Formats: sequence, structure tokens, C-alpha cells
Amino acid sequence: MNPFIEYSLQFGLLNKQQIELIESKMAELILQKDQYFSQAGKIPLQVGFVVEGIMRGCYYNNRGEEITRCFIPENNLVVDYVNFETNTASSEYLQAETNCELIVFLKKDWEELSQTIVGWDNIKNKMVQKCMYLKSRKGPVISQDATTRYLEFMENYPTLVNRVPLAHIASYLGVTQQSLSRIRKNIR
Amino acid sequence: MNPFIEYSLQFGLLNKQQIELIESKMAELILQKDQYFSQAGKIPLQVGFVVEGIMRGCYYNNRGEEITRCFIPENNLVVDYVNFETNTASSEYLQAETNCELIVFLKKDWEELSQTIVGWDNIKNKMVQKCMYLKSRKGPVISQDATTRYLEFMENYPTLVNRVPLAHIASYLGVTQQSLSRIRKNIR
DNA sequence: GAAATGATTTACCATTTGGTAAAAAGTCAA
DNA sequence: TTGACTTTTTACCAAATGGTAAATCATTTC
Repeated sequence: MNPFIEYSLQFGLLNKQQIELIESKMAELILQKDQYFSQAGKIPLQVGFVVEGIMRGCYYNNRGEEITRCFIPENNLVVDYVNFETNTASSEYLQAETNCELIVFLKKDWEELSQTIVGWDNIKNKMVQKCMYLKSRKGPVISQDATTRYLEFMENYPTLVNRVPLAHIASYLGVTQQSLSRIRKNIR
Repeated sequence: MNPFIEYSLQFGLLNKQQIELIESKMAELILQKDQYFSQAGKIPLQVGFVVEGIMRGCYYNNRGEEITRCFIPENNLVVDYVNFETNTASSEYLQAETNCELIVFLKKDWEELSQTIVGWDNIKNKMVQKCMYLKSRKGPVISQDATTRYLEFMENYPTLVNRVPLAHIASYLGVTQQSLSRIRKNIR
């Protein structure tokens, strides 16, 4: 079964006809490593779903340093949803951390589905809420030291450690990459 | 006009009859300082809206320290929404930081409104999304030093600084209260 | 394989923050 | 006002982290 449909069914029921309608609106998008899905300063036009690969949200702070705000692994929505919905410019980049395969919906189609499929609005909102919830809860906890944050990162995202560069994990955890390297050494 | 209705109208239109229906379901809840609105380990049964006062979300980490995760000032929803919706136990406490006046809805009424008012579901979801969005974006940024985090806290919540205890701000910012006291001194 | 490039580790020292303890300031009730 | 209590500030030293620089390791390209 289509991985996005499978994901949707966690949040509510869909019959065969509805599934076919959803499938008719989706498109596949292949992103090479480092390509952007959406960019800071631009209005996001699509909702994405990660089928394969890792996406990353990042921005530049006022010192020009690139900060990773989140990692988005397989089977998750990837979109700046509030900006998508309100037609406002994003404040961050969504970038392919590895080569990625996405399923995408254009804004028009995404909204049309709510009108044509009874109950889709409900499923859709639960998906979006789950996506936001994970972001606010699974992020690094500021009140812990860097070693603890790194250990928790590895617990939460065990499959990521070897697939993303140290510097990205470091900025995500709020330490320099030198410090993170030292922390790794101490753990071994 | 009722402050919750006023807030709702930011997200969509409601006619007089619909407003009266919503108003008929709401109740006022007065919380004294330090009283809980919902507790870790318990299933949240109500959605709240802060009319007056400051609410606070907090939890206890594995060393038994109380950590403030967010402050919720006036004109905001206060609820562990995902747990509320999925009937699961919260992982944190929602507590009155000052004496508070809330408007609350029981779960049954909150859900019933979606069925009786066309478009309420849409307004409701936008409110919840905004609430989650603020939480994930207005929190302290881990990749900045404690002084910067404190300065940004004061920018984001200028009205809070003198209304909440230092220790709560400190745990929110991820520093000890001694460090925060030192930071305050250096800023003056 | 060699060179070039990028990523990670190490080293050094300065700075920030934590932990413990105590002093000072503020709050409240009798 | 006093005394009990809580909150905030200060001090001291230890530990963690940052900044700069260089060395090592890994990957790509020719």
C-alpha cells in the first residue's frame, strides 16, 4: 500500500474510493542531498511526506551560523504548516539531508480533498498536530547538559546518528562540533 | 465581548446564534496561584483559555528537578491538546503561576460544537495549531548562550519578567537560578 | 594512486556555567 | 515591629563548553 495512505489510516478510516482520490492528487518528488524543499523567505506551496531519506529544518541565526532546528525522518510530514496554510513566508529552510523520496501535494489539491472527502479534514488535522507535537517534545531539552542531550538524541533518533554530519547534530543540540566530538570520545 | 469569542473570531466567522451556542457551553474557572489545571499522569478533561493571569507548563526530570517548559499568558489556549484529544495521560503539569481566570470547556461540549457549528472545526484547529506553533518557536533557542536566551525571553514575554519567580524563568531558560541572577546583574 | 576537498578529532586556553554555601532582601502573619 | 519563611543575590571553586588552530581521517576526483 502507498506509504502516505498507510500513514493516514492511523488517524481515521478511508474507503477504497477515497483512497483512490487521494492517490490521484499525489506526486512523487525526488530530492538530491542538500536540495531544498522550501526556503526561508518564500511561501511554501506544497505539503510533503517523507517516504525515504532524512529531511532537515534549519535557519541562519543573527551571527550567520546555520542552526539545525529539526530532523524529519521517514514516515513524517515535512512542511512549514502554519506558513503553508496562511500563505506567509517561511522562516526556515527544509532541506534534504540525504537523497530523499517524497510524496507531495499542491496546496490546491490538499485543500480540495477536505471538501470532497468527508472526514479528511479531521485526519489531516490530527496528522498536522502530531507532527507539531513531536517537534515540540522530541527536541533537545535545554535544561540538560550536552552529554545528556546527545544520549537522548541517540535514543530518539537511533537511525540518524550515522546518516547525518556531526556539525548538523551539533547545531541541533546547541553545542559546537568540537564539543560534540569531545562528548562522543568521552562516551566511548 | 467575551474574550474567548473575540479570540475565536481571529480564525473565522461566527454568527450571533453560533456565538450564543458556544457561550452556553463555556464555564468560568478561577484558579489560585499554584493550583493545577491538569496534572502529569492524568487524562486532561477540559480545554482552557486564559482570560487573566499566567499559566505554566512544567514537569519533573529524572533528577527530580522541576522544569518549566512554557509560560502561557492571557489570551491563549491552555491544554495538553494531543493528550486531551487522544484520551491519554499528560506528561506535564499545567499550573497557575499567578491567580488566574480561565474559560473552560468540557471535552463533550468541545467536541459537540464541531458537529453543531459548521466551520467551528476549522476555527478550532487553527487555534490549536497556532498554540502549538508558538510553543515550538517562541521557546528558548538552545544554540544561544544564557544571556541571549534571557534577553530574548524578555523581548518575547516583556510582561512576565516581574510576575513570575526567578527560579521558574531559570529552569525555562535551562540555567540555575544562581546563573540567572548573575546574568541579570551583568545586564544592569 | 595522488591530490584535493571536506569532515572529524585533538589540543590549548579563555570564558561560561554548575554546585555548594551563605548572606541579603523581600513577604507574610502574629 | 518581630520572627519565620521564602526568594534573590553573592562568593568561591570545580566542571563544562566555546574559540582558534592544527592534525588526522574520509571521500571524491582526476
